[in-house]
Amino acid sequence: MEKAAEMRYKPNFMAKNLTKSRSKVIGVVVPEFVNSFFPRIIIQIQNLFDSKGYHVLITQCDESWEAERRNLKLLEESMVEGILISVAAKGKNTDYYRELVAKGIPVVFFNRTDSEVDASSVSIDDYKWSFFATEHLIYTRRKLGQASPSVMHFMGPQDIDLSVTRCRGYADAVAKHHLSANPALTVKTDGITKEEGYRQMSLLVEKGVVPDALFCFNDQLALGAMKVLRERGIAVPDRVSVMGFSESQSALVSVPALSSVAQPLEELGKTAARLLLDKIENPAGKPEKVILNAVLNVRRSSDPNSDDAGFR
Amino acid sequence: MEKAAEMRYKPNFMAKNLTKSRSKVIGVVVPEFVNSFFPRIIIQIQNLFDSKGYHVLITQCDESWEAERRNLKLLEESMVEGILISVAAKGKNTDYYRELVAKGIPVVFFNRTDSEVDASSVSIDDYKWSFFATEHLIYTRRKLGQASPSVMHFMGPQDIDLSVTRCRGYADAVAKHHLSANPALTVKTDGITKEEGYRQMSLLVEKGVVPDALFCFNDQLALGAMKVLRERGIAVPDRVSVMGFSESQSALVSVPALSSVAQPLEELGKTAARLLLDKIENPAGKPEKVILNAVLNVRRSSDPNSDDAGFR
DNA sequence: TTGAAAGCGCTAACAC
DNA sequence: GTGTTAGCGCTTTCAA
Repeated sequence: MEKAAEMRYKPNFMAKNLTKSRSKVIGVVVPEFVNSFFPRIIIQIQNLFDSKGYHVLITQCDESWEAERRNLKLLEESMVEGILISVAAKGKNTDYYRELVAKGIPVVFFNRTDSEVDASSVSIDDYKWSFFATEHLIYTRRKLGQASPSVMHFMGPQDIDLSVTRCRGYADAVAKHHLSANPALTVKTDGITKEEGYRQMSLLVEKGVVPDALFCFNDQLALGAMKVLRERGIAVPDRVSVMGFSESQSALVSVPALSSVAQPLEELGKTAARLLLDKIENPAGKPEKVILNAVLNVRRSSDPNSDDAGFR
Repeated sequence: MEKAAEMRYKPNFMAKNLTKSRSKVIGVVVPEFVNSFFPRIIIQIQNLFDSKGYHVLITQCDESWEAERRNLKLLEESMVEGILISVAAKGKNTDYYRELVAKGIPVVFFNRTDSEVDASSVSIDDYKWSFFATEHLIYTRRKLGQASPSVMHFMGPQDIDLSVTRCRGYADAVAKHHLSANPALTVKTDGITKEEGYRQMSLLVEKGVVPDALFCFNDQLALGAMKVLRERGIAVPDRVSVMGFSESQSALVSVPALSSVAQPLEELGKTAARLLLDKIENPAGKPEKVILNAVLNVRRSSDPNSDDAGFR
């Protein structure tokens, strides 16, 4: 032992892994990591796995399902012991996920899940929170004296599962309150960036269509829309209430501060990591579907009576 | 070969790596990845290394040099073939970087470099751009009729090398224009978040100190400061010109849009990756220090005559 | 061209 | 407890 220390002996991970036929690596697949959303989750994942002696390989696919497939293949060939995935486009890789599960590779979905695959998952109830968010907009406009406010929705790309789910929440809330369910009130965006939000809202304003309230698939779309409104002198929230989703850093910086649904990112990450570890340690265990709580943060963009705190 | 395909033969990476004593993994060490800055660089790094059959292991240390050291150790023990690093705190791990270099592990610094280590690096000329940014503030205030504007600086934590460099750029620009070099004009912040910017500016306002211009180590500090000014009814840019650094997403969303120095993130990532690959393929090669160009994006936060485009 | 054997550095199983 | 040995799945070398 002394001699070993003296000679600066260091164990060889590859040899170690070879004999045990374990890689001690897990893979994470996310659709993007330019917004802070996924990084914040990933940090939690890393914390847990680092402490258990695992490495975390992170891949991102820029919302492309082909790139996602390549990433999965890469991870599989690297013999990761488990995969955490937030899917890029609904259904496109369902066959592959199933194949991985069938091969016995532990797979856990987080945030953007694929319900057609028999694997553990963790997310919030996007339907419910979209419903609540939409209702909040309706209540607010009514409090401002509008009995039948027009509420529009910027839906994300249709091949993102969540877009459809959140859109349902929106549509059902509108229906519940007997408001116009005109399909033209739902705008199917071509991306979920602030630039796309800007583009879509510009088109609307040019057509002379300005709703009383706008619920967006995410904050970026909402911020883009708000920019157009500001430039055109259309007051937010007095004339239009705006609401985002997945509270971003920018939501707190924008003026007015943007109302949004905040996911419990830390818990999301920790839970995802725990579920995967469970599956790795007990491959025969039943899949577990965890639904976490979220918070509807009302700020000035949706409600004139709300204070504009943002952050402190 | 037919039989192999038939039996779905897949090579075993660990065995392969064992014999060749190569891991085909490179490691990236960044101080944080919640802001989009590092993720955008990392995407480029991954693009190159993926195409060369390497995996990229990403670690972040939340600005802690102890955590950074742990990450480096982890990577070393994982036998990565090279390390790309943006350092957390000046000097704290210089000994370790040197040790790695001495051991023959290819190391390349990007963005936050350590000049005391004999390794390749890529960054912008932070001194120069801080100087330019400060001069821009001075020119702008003079155009507004102030012959001797007071220009403050929110410096980042002193143990971040860049803080010192950018502060020098600021100080020298102030000196060049014969303005007050009162040390009280430089505020040493305790972090680089918008919350810290908010805190520091609040303290100043409460002391009755409001400069004519403010140059911040990064956008987050600037955005925090701007929030205080807005809340206190102090007009930006009419009363105070504000300038950030490392153009963030929020810079484009804020009102007024925030002036900032934008680094060429894509080129930064590509160059860092290339330098590391060079070193891996040719370990005897001389270290190369690359300085890339940046852009000073003037927006309304600093200049009332600038349009408030932000993004489109 | 094809085949056999050694060895990468470790772990686990079996002896002593 | 301490020591020896086989073997993880591959690459490389040397022989046939």
